[in-house]
Amino acid sequence: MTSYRNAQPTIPVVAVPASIKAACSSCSLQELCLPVGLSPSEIEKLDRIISSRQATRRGASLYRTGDPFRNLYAVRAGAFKTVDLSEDGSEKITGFYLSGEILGLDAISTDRQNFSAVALEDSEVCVLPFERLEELLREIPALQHHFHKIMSRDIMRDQGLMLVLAGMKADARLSAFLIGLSQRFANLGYSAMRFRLRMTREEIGSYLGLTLETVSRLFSRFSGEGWIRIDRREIEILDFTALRGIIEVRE
Amino acid sequence: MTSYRNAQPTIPVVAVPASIKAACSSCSLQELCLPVGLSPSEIEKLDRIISSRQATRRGASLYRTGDPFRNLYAVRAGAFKTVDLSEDGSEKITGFYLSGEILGLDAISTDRQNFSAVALEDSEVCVLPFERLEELLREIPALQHHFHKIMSRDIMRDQGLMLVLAGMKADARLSAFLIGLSQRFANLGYSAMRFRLRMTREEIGSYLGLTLETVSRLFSRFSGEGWIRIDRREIEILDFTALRGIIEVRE
DNA sequence: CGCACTATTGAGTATAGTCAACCGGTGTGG
DNA sequence: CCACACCGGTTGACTATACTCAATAGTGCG
Repeated sequence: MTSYRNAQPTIPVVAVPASIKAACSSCSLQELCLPVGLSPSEIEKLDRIISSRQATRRGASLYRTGDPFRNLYAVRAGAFKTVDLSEDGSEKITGFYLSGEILGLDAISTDRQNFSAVALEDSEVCVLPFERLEELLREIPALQHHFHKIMSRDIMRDQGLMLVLAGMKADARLSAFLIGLSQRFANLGYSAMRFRLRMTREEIGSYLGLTLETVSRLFSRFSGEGWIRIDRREIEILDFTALRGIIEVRE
Repeated sequence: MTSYRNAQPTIPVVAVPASIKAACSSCSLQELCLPVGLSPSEIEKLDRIISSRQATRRGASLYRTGDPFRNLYAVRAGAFKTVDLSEDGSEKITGFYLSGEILGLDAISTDRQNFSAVALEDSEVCVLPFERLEELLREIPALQHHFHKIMSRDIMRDQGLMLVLAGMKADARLSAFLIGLSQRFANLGYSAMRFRLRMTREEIGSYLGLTLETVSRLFSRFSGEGWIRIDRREIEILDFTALRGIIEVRE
């Protein structure tokens, strides 16, 4: 029986038996995740520091605001949202994370988790003990540089969202969101034109600074224009160019 | 005569003579910048890789969108804005940078500058060749960890702004902006209650997703409520608690 | 089967944007 | 040295966009 890392009574986190150890060398996300550009022997070293995999059920927290920071998490399967919970109970979503993306980078600066990570569906992550990762970065320049690129990409992405939030109207925000998701799914090898939203209208609204009603109305409008087809969370993009079009007219 | 690093005909960048080489060991920002927590001999090593200092006049660009990425820049004196210029000429501001803060972190991921950095006043930066910095990070664990903290802090800060932009009304946005600036000036050893805005109303508006008129009206309102006193760009915070108060009521 | 959750749609409203006039300071050229 | 233009800022009137409140319906789970 494996130990339940970080498990707290209220968090139904399911540990994966140690025998099914994480292994970058046999992972299909190799080319999207940390190991990008490493030699087999280097990937071997990376494998050795990844302590375990960890499953998180839909709706459960991988970590919570205030938890001490020790690990980064690479999403292996599923999807997460990170949420900022204020005292009064209202929650704001700061990000969505899909396979191959790294969770917890913001916590390095504070030594504690600043947000809570909640699984949007049954998910699994690889646990990366950060201290040991830093050691490895010192040994493997290619890994070091790639890690810096990953952090940098996070900064870029956040600044991109800032531009969207600060400069675009509701329809352009939603359009940018759909295009971004589409690209990320395409990167993962899924269809860019047809995918399943992992989140509710309310969660999209929270992320984009809109109300759920506005998101719903916009989906209806996009649908009416013939730009998308949408049925609950299944979405098909019919006119990519039109979607691109509305984000161009930023003022 | 020193060479003009990165200088392009249209960019009036002024190089500082090599004799006045950058030196962390004698810099007053030591405790805020890269050298935090390093031993004298380690700071010595850092000094050696900093190729030069570089002055940038008010309104001039330190770098521009599309420039190849080679260096990070630590602001030594003055202030910068980073701007995203769209084809039609409109510009959106993605960040403000004060002394001790690092410019260019977003470019690591793309190998090119994603934004342009423009000096808000006559300014000076230390030039940090990134390749050599990465080498040094491999040698000095304390520097490595601190660098990761700096990148992480950038991510945190961006996500904080996302929360502001996505979740707050105009008055709360401006209040959060003032409080943030106040803290940053306090960190630098300046007064937290009284400082000079380095940017125009339009630039603040661009950053916060508001129009310059709204920013102006809000300054007038805050002033009328007795929360601040403001004269052109000189601002004095009279009631910090009241300012904090309006950002609490986030829905 | 019923309840809770998610989503859609409508009606009225508030917040911030747009357009415009005006003011004061600064710098430039006749 | 003064006139003028320009820039940054303030304020007003009107308007549009997205929010709030509310009613209704479809889905899925216990």
